[in-house]
Amino acid sequence: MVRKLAYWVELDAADEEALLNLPHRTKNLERHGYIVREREQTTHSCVLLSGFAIRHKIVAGGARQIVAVHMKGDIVDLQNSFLGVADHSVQVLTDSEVAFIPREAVKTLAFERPNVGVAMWYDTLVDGSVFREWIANIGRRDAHARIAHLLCEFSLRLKVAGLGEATEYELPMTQEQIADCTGLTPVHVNRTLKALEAENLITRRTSRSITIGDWRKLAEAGDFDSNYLHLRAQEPALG
Amino acid sequence: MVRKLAYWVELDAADEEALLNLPHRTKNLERHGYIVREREQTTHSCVLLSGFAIRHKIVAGGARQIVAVHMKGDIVDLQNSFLGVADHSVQVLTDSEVAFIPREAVKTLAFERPNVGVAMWYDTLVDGSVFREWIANIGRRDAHARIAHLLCEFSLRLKVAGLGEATEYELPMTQEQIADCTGLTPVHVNRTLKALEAENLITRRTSRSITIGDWRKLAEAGDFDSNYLHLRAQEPALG
DNA sequence: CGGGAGGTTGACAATCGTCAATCAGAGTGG
DNA sequence: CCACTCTGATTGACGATTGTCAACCTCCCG
Repeated sequence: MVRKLAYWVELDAADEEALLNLPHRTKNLERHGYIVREREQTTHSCVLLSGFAIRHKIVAGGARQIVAVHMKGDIVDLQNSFLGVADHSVQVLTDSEVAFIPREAVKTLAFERPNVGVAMWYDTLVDGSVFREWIANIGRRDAHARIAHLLCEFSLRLKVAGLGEATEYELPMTQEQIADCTGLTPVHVNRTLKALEAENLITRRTSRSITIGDWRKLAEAGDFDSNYLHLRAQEPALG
Repeated sequence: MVRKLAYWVELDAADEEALLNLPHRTKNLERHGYIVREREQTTHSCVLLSGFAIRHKIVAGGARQIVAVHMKGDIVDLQNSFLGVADHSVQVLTDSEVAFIPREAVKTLAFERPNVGVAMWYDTLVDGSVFREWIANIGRRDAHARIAHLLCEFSLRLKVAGLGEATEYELPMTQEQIADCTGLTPVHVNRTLKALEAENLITRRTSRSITIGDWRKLAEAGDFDSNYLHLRAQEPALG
């Protein structure tokens, strides 16, 4: 669980032990439950043990923009917690299990065990890299490429999290949520998904299960290059 | 210079001393010079001593998306350098002075002096917060609000950097660059700036000097709330 | 004075949004 | 087992924000 950090940096047994011994409180949240709301004071970081979560902001007029999607093992709230006041909300998409860890304990551990500290820092930087790619995705790609890109990202991340295959997975979101990720409207997302299907880039058995027919073609359609995810393994060169 | 970090966290004399003693090499870059190019290996972090810089990504088709703008005192390349391979390019907008610091030296210092480490971490998180706001800005606001928002952000950040007043400053960018920040086209940026001027929200003596007539109204038009910048001082409640 | 970068403007096109209706599937209670 | 309901998916007609193309203008600088 907390060991996703080990993905980034070599951790020794003592490091892992220390991570597992962090004081924490586990909580089960129901679908649509909030982990933090924008403008709240924050005192805890948290780790998603199961389920999915999103970070979002509400703009004038009530529109919502999702700025990140998180899955099992992700450290969800380093961001907000160290800054004191949340600049965005975090909400779970599905019933989820979340571990809350006091901010001070995280900070102490980070500096007592440089390996852990580096891993957390690294994790934060990768988060930042994903944010940047999203800015580019939303700012400079059309709907077709935006959604193809998002589907590619999920494909790889779900696989790394052990939640699916690169070419087939359960999409954790509704079309409205995809719209909020991509800066589009649900209606347009629907049409675009249909278009991707018509081009045989993807297939949907149910509305949520995505099968990628030709990974490379979808990546090309989405101008997707996995570099920004800073994964150790390369993107699947498979058809 | 490097002391901008002191903005975030109390640093004692020894901390400051250590920062100033970091091994570094100063370099003068000409307008449009690159600090790093996407996909390059990175080994140094750097601090902008003077001038302006942007981070950007190029998407298929050659369009550019600017993901961040940096000014005097900003730590520009923690992001890329720790991840090994740059996921975006960094380019200076104007003739600039840049200090390069070996990545290892930064890492060592961060863990030897927790105050410094926390300050750097904090700085990284604030960067992330700005990224998130940009995602929301580009994804869910129309051109009018997007540009108003950007102008408000510059207003506060330039002021904090000691480069202008909240209500009057020199815009460091061309309209094309503003377009690349906001996911718009230069033509549309031009029209939108004219519109903002027509509403008396801003005045432009020259094409680059922005004067904000009524800060509050511009902030309202841009749905701007300075919370995401995590500044210690509040936004100017001035007219 | 010539060249170039950047700013301005107009006419037109297109991607994407809005509104609104309908449909499909899952869970619930009778 | 069958309404009933609710959420989410789908579709069509229409409108509008934003993009494209292209021309022209205005500085600034050597």
